[in-house]
Amino acid sequence: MKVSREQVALNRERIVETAARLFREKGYDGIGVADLMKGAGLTHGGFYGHFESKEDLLAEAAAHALKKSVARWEGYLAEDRSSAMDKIGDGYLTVQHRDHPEKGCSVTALGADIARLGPKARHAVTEGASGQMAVLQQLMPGADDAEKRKQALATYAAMVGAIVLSRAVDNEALSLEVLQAVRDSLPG
Amino acid sequence: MKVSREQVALNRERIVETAARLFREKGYDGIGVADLMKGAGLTHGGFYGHFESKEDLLAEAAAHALKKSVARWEGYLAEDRSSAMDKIGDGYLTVQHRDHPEKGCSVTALGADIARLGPKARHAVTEGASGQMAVLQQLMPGADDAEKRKQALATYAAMVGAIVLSRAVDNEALSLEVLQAVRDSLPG
DNA sequence: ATTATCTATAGATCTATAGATAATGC
DNA sequence: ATTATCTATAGATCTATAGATAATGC
Repeated sequence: MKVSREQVALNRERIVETAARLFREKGYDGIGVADLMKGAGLTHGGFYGHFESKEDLLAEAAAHALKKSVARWEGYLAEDRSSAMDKIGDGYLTVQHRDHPEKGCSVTALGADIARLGPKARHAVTEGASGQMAVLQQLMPGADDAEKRKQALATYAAMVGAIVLSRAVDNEALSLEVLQAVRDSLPG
Repeated sequence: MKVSREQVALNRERIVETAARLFREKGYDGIGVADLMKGAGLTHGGFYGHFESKEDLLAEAAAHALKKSVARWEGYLAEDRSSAMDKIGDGYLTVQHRDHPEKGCSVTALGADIARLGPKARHAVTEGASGQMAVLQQLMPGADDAEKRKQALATYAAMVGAIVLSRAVDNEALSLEVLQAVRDSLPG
């Protein structure tokens, strides 16, 4: 049942992508290694050939998902600076993002879990958040770089908090109001 | 081994308070019923005489913790309006809060878990967040109530996001910077 | 007699490992 | 011959329940 070197790499990639989806959907403790492997079309015994541990996989999955997200924001910025902030808001502060954590920001879906895990997972978040904030910084109205950076950090925190809150409350009107309030507080 | 009616009520309260602490520290799936009961000085078989399920206890624990927090903020407001915003910032946007989730805001520690749970737990968050935001609203500089409310929601989101982010990142300087940026963005 | 808590356990998970299998790649 | 994946399982959890125990409160 051995597969080619190339297929091994594809399998690994599929495990990481499946994990990125399922961890965000169900939380770190909400999905087991066996089900992650089943989701990738493999049996769970094979897992430990690819990764040292479940936590190791979370770190890779979070890094993978955050890199994609940072690249998307950087694309908006490179493409058209004047509309980038709007596009970021369209992608982040919406019902679509709120209702699909499995495709959304890893900080909002896994932040509290990652805060309890080891350095590898926390480093992935640090890199991802830094990347997002670096893009935001270039879109802030502040007079100098220090001011822009401060605005970018506060803005990113508000965006993260808005999604966490909008998902946790049991009141659709309040949930939408939170998303809209932060949306309207963005510069531009 | 039966205990008095009064002792039963005390035991129940101790279970709720222990749960509020341990759930915030370890996450909903990070602590089991047996250890929660052990933390309260009881055996785990007795749990189901007090609560329908583990999820039921989380809902009570979150409601309990959030009510205490709302009451504290309301106390600041009643005591001295002009210093209330500072006191809220001192209690929320600090290293002390970041490093002690077990005593901190339930939205930041359990928001993502609660988003996946039933209506009872989510209702507790809705009540708690609404209470916090009602206090904030009275401290916002907006011209009218609608504007103040919008500012209060955006401010609360930023505070929640700042704590989630500051806990998840693996970089002390960045973590402090996030807390400070949101702190400095508060009105007053 | 009632009932809060206890011990014990059912049944279903969980992570991780050991050893078998079978296809790749020298 | 090497090695990626497989089956099978160890050992430790988990939530929830059943029935025993013993103190309260009629």
